[in-house]
Parts: sequence; structure tokens; C-alpha cells
Amino acid sequence: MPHELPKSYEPGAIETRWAEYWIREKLFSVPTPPEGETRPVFTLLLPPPNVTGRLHMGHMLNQTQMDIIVRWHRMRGFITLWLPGTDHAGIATQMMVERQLAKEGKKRRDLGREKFIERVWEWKKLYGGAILDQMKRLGASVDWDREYFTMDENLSRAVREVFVRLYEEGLIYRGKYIVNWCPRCETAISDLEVKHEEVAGKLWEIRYPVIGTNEFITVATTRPETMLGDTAIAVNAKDDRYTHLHGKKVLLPLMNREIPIITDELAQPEFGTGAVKVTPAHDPNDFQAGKRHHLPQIDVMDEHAHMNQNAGPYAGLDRYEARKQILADLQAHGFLVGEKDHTLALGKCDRCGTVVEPRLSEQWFIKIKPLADRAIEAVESGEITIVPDNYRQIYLNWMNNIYDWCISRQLWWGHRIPAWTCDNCKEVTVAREAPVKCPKCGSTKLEQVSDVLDTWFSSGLLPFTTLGWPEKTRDQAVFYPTTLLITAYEILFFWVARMIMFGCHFMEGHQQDPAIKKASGWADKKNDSVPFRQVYIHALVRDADRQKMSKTKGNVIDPLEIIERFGTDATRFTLAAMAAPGTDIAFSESRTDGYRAFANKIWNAARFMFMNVDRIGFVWNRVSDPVKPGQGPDDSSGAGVSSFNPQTLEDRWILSRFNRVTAEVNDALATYRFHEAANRIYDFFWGEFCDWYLELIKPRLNFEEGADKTQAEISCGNLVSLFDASLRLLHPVMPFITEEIWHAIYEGKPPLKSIALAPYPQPDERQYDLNAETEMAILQDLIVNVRNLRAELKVEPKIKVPIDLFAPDAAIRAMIQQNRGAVERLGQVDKITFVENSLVRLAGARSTARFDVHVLYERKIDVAAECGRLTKDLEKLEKEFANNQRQLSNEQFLAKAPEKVVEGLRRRAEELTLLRDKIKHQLEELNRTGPK
RNA sequence: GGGCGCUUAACUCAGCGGUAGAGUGCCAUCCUCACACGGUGGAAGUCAUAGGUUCGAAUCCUAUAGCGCCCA
Repeated sequence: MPHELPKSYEPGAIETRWAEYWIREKLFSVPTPPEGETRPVFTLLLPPPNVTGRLHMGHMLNQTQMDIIVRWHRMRGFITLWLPGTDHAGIATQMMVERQLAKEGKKRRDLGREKFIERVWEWKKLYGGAILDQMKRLGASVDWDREYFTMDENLSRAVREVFVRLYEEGLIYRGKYIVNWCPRCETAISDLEVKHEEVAGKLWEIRYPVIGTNEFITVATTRPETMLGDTAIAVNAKDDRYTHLHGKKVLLPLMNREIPIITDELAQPEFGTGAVKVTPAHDPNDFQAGKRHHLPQIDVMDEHAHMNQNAGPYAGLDRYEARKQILADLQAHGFLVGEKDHTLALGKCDRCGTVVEPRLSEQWFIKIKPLADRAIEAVESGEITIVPDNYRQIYLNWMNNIYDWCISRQLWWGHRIPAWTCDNCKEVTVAREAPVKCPKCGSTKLEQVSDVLDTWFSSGLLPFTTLGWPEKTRDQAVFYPTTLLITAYEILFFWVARMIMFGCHFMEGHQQDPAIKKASGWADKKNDSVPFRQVYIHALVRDADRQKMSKTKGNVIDPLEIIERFGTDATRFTLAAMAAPGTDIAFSESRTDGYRAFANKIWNAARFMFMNVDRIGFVWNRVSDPVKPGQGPDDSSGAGVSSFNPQTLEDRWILSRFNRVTAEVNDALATYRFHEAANRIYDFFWGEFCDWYLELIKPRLNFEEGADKTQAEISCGNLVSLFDASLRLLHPVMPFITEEIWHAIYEGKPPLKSIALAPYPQPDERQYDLNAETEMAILQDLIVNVRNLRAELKVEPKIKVPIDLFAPDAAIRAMIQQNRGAVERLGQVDKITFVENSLVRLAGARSTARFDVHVLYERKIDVAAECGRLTKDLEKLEKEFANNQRQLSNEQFLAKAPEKVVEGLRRRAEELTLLRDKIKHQLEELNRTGPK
């Protein structure tokens, strides 16, 4: 059956087809491996996107990298599980639905809790799958049979179990503390959910009259409205300016309340006036100071950040309205004594951007220190490695300065806290299931606490809850700890750190199936409670101007639009090729356009191959193809290109090069150097395979009457087997085009359902051929020099020219002689004449260390241009030579530099002398014969 | 305030102790029977600045400037 492919590659046509095929055929579904399984395992948890999410470049990068690593492992014979799912995203989702309600003129309270949650579920059903559908377009090879949602019943049960256990262990407590409060979302949020922003603000100075004196104490504040809740003034004990006021009281302006002057470290003498107001209910530092001095806590705001009844005449005002009013009143009564410009870091809600208010409220917390200690240990001991390495330190710094985690949220959408309050005695009972009666007073009037848990509480448990925890399952024995986590720096603390803490705590004592652990290469790891063995933190994708993408800036690049225009493969390749670890990616379309061209190049190389396959009537011998699924990473039986039968220099050369590139690509992937892997393949396929190998074998393929048919078949076979191997090498990065061509090679009857299940190429050292590589380099050098001379002599492209060649080394002469056809074809040469003497004195000649070549053509060369070029070359050589000699005459260099380097420089010196003399001669000759 | 990163060809980026690289763009030329999303040839960089370490620095150290990020 002849292969018919369109002349140019159209990704849109094939990509959706394969994406659907992979899902329909369940190619990436992984059943639980039975006892006795000895193959290596690779497990990766997809960072669950929010149900509210739309695919952005960050996801695309993340998923591209994961898919590359996952496909690479799968092709190397690992049992490879990539687990997908979505996160219920408490605040974000609730906001979406609230917004929807707002359009109908309703608020969530109008519906009531139950109806509202029903509404969210409806919303989730309708829109929640959007991001996963987008993911499918990327070709992500996840196990869709294991897809989860963080609010699934089994996961919810696990969440309750975790909560109860932590509570019973005394690691969860409830209390009234200062938390970050978002007045718009009407909920507490964690420190991590507050984003600080530098803004130009004011610093106001207010003076408080000291009772019993005619003195004043002046304090500075950026939030004057909180003064209504002041319960003390603090000065530093060491500050002599205030010693005489110790023990005295001041009269709080506007409120006419007497409050004490206390001494506390909170007041720093060198800062401002050295005295500070203390507002325990509205500032975390003041809260601590208040505890130390047993000060009352006066809350002056409500949950909407409006002043409450404690604010006296200001009750009911919005916080900023109140500020204005208070400043005016202070001014009027002579208490306001200064106003300065001041830049302050304003905390804003990560979700909605509203300015956060520190607020005293009853919340649930996790006592983090005991959990953090083990999580620190896991990273410090190397049980978990973080790549790039610098994130390790960042992680440790954070963990060492961690605060208790506020886990309760005053939302409706999320995992409701499994705690019940007794209506009668107010006793709070924490339990797995709703208690029938209060254990303290026996009352049956119990109401569940209305708060829900922070979204990250449940996602922090995913590495084990998705594997069936709290039951002990075979899945856990096999797949836990997961092997790798690939994620963005942004959620290192939100998510990664918490998974480590929870994993180390709840999976303590867990042991992975020893046979599988060993086969997977983790035998040296002692701790199987960690949620993953390795963490790879990927870069941020910025726009072409290095700006962080954001909706407000309007510079968001939509990956789906890029995919539409250039194809998924090209987009994936771009992200891979630009993903040098530790550096952010400035996404540039021109690069993607370049990689679309690469896809087209591959496509056309395939067309070329099929054209010859069809013409020769070649039958691809499937048996000899090294397709052995399921071989382990150490099994080298499929190594190299086993069905390749090298006959000629170019055969030996390309085979050697393929094996070297294979080694480099495998190494690069093993250390997450995606850019290196992508670039190696690109250079090989385009620069070596297409530009040289395909050109070189054309004469052997173009068999006509009287030609050697066997040779044509052998080279056709070599072409196909090398192409097949190259496709497998490239597959993890460009899954679609490789799948399409691979199936075409097998004329729709491949030995496996997908190239994704075929083995990944491994280098075979026996197929390295240094001689072939050296000889090929000389041949390429010769051809390039001839082309170069032709261009300079302005020889018409179609005209073939004779050349003279001086090559003193007999072996090189023989090699060129043997490959003269290549020189003739690729250099447009019609006759090669070997000569006895150097050709450097001739115009229109080039020389290298190994040969001189002269193109015979009647047209005179441009003497001035040639002189210019040679002079420039000479300058460069002289400079290098001078440098070279300086080093070689330096005794310290000779004494200290490694032998290899010295030897290299010596050889280079010889070459340089030779080249320099040749150019000098050429210049002399040109000056002698050429026009002035 | 603390911490981190970046500054290499016009643009976007690799390289991170031993002779400056890629892609795009640019110039010239060629629609040669896989590919003009192509071939061939070419031009283009005191590797931010100033010191230091070293036989040798784009690469290591220190300082400065500019840009950016994170944490408080």
C-alpha cells in the first residue's frame, strides 16, 4: 500500500485523532500490579488543577515536562502511573458561583447553605471538567481510569479521618487568634494566601495625653481607625525618654478611655518616637504583646470590615470612611500632630485582591512544629531531593520559620470540619461521624461547626488518599512513595511542604514493596513515608518581554491559541527546549514557529522515506525491529539500532552519532535537562540526519536499471530502522507526529498499539565509531570548503566544476577517493584530481590542516574581498596563536595545567602554524598577481 | 528590612574554569525529482561595569549599576 502524506505537516488534523485514540484504547491505564511483580515502578501525581481553572502556559509547561518524563519512563519499561484529578478550590469556586448568583440578583445567603452547595455541584458538573478536557488536547498520558476529585466521598472520608486523628493527637486546636481576614470573602485566610504589595501610603502621628501630667505621648500609625481598639501604649524599658512615665496612664482620644503605658520589646527606641499604640484585636504583634500584659482585646470591626458597636460614634462606617472621619476629628481636637508619606506593604487577598484586615476570631489551627520537624529531616537527610538544588535551602528556611497553620475557612464550599457544638453546654466534639448526643451533658441538640477546611488541607493528603488510605492497599505498597513531583515554585509551601508533612506523619512505618523498590532504583532510601522521592521545581513562563503573565496586564498567552496556530508538538517542543532548570522562560512565538518548521522537516523526511520504500517495494522486516515492551531500564537487549546494517562511511557515521545522541538525551532526561534533550534531538535530526545522511544515501536509493538492488534495499532498511529509532527517541517530546509516522511505517499494522509502548532507544557502545566520525568530519569539511569557494567564485549553482585536491595523508586520500561520489554530488563537482603539491599559492583555493582544495573556474575571484577575508582569518589565527604561545611558554601553565589541555594546545599550535603560513602564502600570491 | 535570580550576536536564550554557541531575524543565492515551514553560503558579540583569585575567567569571589522574583 503506497504511503500518501500531504506535502506539508498539518498538526490539527492528526493531533486530536491520536489524543482520542490514546484515551479510547486506555493505553495509559495501570491496573494494580499483583504480588510478585518485579518490574520497576514510576509514579507521578498530577498537581490537581482547580475546577475553576482554564489552561494557561504554566500548566502547559508543567504538563509537558511531566508527560516527557512519564513517557520516557514508560518506554523504558517502568510500570508508569500518572494520576490525574481536580481540586475543589474552596474560595475560587465559591466566588465563581457567587458571581453567577449575583447576575441573578441573589446572594449565597438567600439560597442557604444546602441549596448553595447543590448549586456549586451543578456548576462543577457543567464546567469543572473544562481544564481536563484541555489537558487531553496536550496528549498528557495520564491514567484517566483513576481520575479523582478532592471532594469525592472516599477522599472526603480520608480528610475527616486525618482531622480526627490530628485532633486526638493534640495537633489540631481551636482558639481565638489574630488571623488574616478577607472582608470580601468573609473568611480567614492563611499567611500564604496574603500577597503583599508596596503602596504609597501615609504615616499619621497621634498624641495621647498622659493623665495627671500635661505631657503627651506621640505614636505613629498607618491605620488610625484601629486606635479605637487601643488598650495600651508601649514604650521600651531601656528608653530613658519615657522612664518617668512608667506606670502612668493615657487618655485614649475620641474614646475617652483610660489605658496604661506598658514597657515592652514591641516598642523599639530607634523607630519613630519610640512609643507605639497597642491594639491586640487588630494587629498580630500587638496581639502577642497584649497576651504578655493581659490586656483586653477590643474588636472594633465586623466581618465586613465595618466599624462595630465597640467603635462608639463610628459604628457602622466602612473602615476607610471611619479613617477619614477619625483623622478629621483628631485634627479638630488637636491630637493629630503629623502626617508623613510612607510606603507600606499592604496585604491583599490572593483570590480577590481585597485589602486583608488582621482580625481576632475563633479558628482551627494545626500545631505545625512537630510535623515540620520530620519534614525538615526528610529533606535534610536526602530522602527527598529537590531539583534545582537552590530550592532546597528555600524550603528549609521556610520550614524552620513556620507558624501554625490556620485551617478553618468561613466558607460553604469545601470539606466541613468534623466537629459539633452542643447547643446546651457549648462543648465541641470532634468525631468521624455525627455524634448522637453531647458526651458532656448528653444533650441531643448538636450542630456541626459551619467552617470548612482550607483547600490545601485535602490536597496535602493526595499522595496517599488517592491510593486508598486509610485502608492499607496494594496500590500503596506499589505506588507509594510516588517517584517524582513536578510543580511550580509558587506552590512549594502551599502544597509541597504540606504533602511532605502529612506524608511523613500519616505514612510513618509504611514500606514499599521491596522488590519493586529495588527494581525502581530506590534501594538506598530508608524512609518510605515520604510522599515522593524527588521534587522538580519548574520555571515560570513569562511573556516575550519577561513580564509575568497576568490578566490585569493583559499579557496572558493562551496555550490553546498557540497550539491552534503551531501545533501541540511544536508548542511542547518550545517549552522543553527553553526549559533550562532554574531559569524562567520568556515565551517567544518565533521559537515555536521554528519548531513547527522542525515538525514539517520531520514530516518531509518521512515522505522521502516512504517515497523510496514504495518505489523500491521495500518490506519492513518487523521481526528485526527491536520492539520489546516492558523491558527494564537495565535491560540493554534493545540497545542501539539492532536492525541497522552499516555498509558505508555515512552508515557507520550516522549509527555512531545516533548512539551518542541517544546517550546524551537519556542523560539529559535523567537530570531534568529538558532543553538539552530537545536540542540534542533537534540538531541530530536536522543537522546530521537530514542535512547529511539523507543527502548521502540518495544515490544508493535511486536505483534504476542495472543498479544494485540489494544495496538499495539495505540502505532503505537502514533508513527505516534509523527513522524508527529516531521517532522513538523524539516521542516523549513530540508524541503526535511521531505516533503518526510510526504507524505509517507499519502501514497501520504496528506490532504495538502505540509508539508510546515501544522501547526507548538506549546507547550501545559497540555502535560507536570514532573513525567514522573523524573521517566524516573531514569529508564534510571538504564539501563545505568547495561550496564556499563556489560561492566566492560566483559559480552558477547548476554548473559542475573540477577541483584539485592536495592531501598529504594517504589514508585521507583513500577515504576521499572512496567517497568521491559524495563530494561530487554535494559539492557540485565533476572531477577530482589529486595533486602532489600544496595549492595554497593559487587564488580560489582553501586550505585546512589536512588538505588544500582548489576549484577550477575561469571566473576571477574578487581579489579585494578574498584579501579581506584572509586578512581577517589571519588576524584571528595570529591572536589565537599568540595566546597559545603565551600559555605554552609559561612554565606555571605547563606545570599546573592538566596534561590533556597542554597536549591539546601543542597540537593546536602545530595546526595554527600550518594554517597561518598557508594564509600568508595565499595573501602574498594574491598581492603579487592581483590588481592593485 | 531579609533572601534569591538575571544582565552573552538585532531579538529570545544555551554555555557556567581550558580555542564564544543555537533558534529567529538580517544579507546573497537557488522553486535541484522529501521539505521555500526548504537548500547553500555569509555578516553579526571588549559575554553589564570595576576590582580580585587562577598558568588560564563569559564561567569562581567581591563591589557597583540596571532589571525581576520571593519572604517579612
